[in-house]
Amino acid sequence: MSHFGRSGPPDIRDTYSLLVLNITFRTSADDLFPLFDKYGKVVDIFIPRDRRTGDSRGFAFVRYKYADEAQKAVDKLDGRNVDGRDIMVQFAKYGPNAEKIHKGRIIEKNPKTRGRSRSRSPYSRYRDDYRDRDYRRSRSRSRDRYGRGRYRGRERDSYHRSRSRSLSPDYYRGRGRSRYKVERRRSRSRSYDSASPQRGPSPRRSSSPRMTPPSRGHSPDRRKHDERSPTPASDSPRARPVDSRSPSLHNSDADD
DNA sequence: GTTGAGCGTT
Repeated sequence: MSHFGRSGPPDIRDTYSLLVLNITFRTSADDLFPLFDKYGKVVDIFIPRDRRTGDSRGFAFVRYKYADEAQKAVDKLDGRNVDGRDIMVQFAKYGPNAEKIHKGRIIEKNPKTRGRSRSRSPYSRYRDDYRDRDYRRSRSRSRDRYGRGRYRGRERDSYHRSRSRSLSPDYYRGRGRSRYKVERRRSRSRSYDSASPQRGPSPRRSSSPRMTPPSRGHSPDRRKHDERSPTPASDSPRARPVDSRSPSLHNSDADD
């Protein structure tokens, strides 16, 4: 009971991993467990989610203890309607470390870090994965939603959006962890409410959303006068900005 | 509140 979504994989010595695709973004491991456990001994279920938003990516990894059971689950649960959508169950092709996997079972060591995994620390690996995996794909969200024809020009408008990426206020929408343990099954029903959606991070001082004001008529060297600094924050010590909110970063579901 | 190709966890 030391690692439940906090440490790496428990044990994948002789376990077979199944990849479940096409699942809904609201489907959790708890919903897939009774489905996969009926066809075999499910060791563990893992659903990768985004680091920034925390939402499920739409696929899960079901780890079986035997291959015959996994194969049966693939044949039975493959195409099954879950949560209103048909899922696709298939054997995992790559392992957590990008190892070669055959029928969900690891048959080869790390092909990529073959001979160099000794110099690299286990922690450095995650750092590379983040910008090589998460930041690479644009999350199918803002793809067709916003007309892309607007950017048909050049990267000219690309550097304009150097603005700080808006971080979603709701990091974790109160959704349970994507990790499910058979032994850890609790009778308590998952409560989606009581998440205190304290949304409203809009500060009082609304800075100009437009970084390129049409003040083109003004010359940049005109500020030679006693013009006030563009940074009123440090201008008047009296008007102190009250942006130092309580940095309460308590994780409610950390010890749960 | 939205989305939908794919391969994973401190």
